[in-house]
Amino acid sequence: MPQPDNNTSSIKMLNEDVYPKLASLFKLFGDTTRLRILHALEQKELCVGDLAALLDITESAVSHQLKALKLSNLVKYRRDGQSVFYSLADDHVKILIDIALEHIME
Amino acid sequence: MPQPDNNTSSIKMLNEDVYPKLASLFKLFGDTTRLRILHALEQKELCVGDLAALLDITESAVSHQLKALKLSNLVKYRRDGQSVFYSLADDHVKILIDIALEHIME
DNA sequence: TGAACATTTGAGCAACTGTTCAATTGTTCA
DNA sequence: TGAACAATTGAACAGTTGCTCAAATGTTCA
Repeated sequence: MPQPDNNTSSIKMLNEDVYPKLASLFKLFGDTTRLRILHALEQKELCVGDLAALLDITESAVSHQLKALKLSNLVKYRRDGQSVFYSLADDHVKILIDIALEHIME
Repeated sequence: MPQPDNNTSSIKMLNEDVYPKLASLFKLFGDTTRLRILHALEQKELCVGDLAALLDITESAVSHQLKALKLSNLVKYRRDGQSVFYSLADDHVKILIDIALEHIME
């Protein structure tokens, strides 16, 4: 006769190296400053100085955060003269923020 | 004649109290343990002991994390005898994880 | 080239986070 | 009621994070 299943035997987990990658990605959205940067970049390509002025934080702080966002391919950039213009790398950012907004609005 | 616009005047930010709420929500997804819990609960209602055994962590650690997930309405629960069974509160969790998976798979 | 502007970088530090451990609370059943 | 099982709680600690400050790097233009 079949052994009684324990309650978790049917659960399929992802490969264990996927969770840290997911967590690193979500961590980037888990900070007010980075969210404000991303939300601004949803609307318009902006340079470091623009973002610093708009969000009222230092250019250094902006640059540090953009570096993190860049490393995870959430933003892309192009240099134009002295300025470096940043924009969203793809539309996943907007989608993620929109879904999260839906959740908190309930 | 119209003043030359600065580069950020057209940007519409959300109410400033929304970003901390969004950040708090995303922070919950920014941890490997919580992601594994959420991913398991996507598939099946589970109690604390099930999760602890499945993920090979202490029941205390599971309980601490479930408390955080509960406070943000990501999971719901029902007591059945000695056990407390947890499940996802809505489908936003699955959607968010799926979009994030899409991003890291690129 | 040199001055001015824009951005990046690295070190240091205060604040926050996730875990462990021990104690407590809740539930069942003999 | 009391023993056993399940879950929760709070304090404490190590590790991480985001900012500031100062210095360095890039770029333009006179």
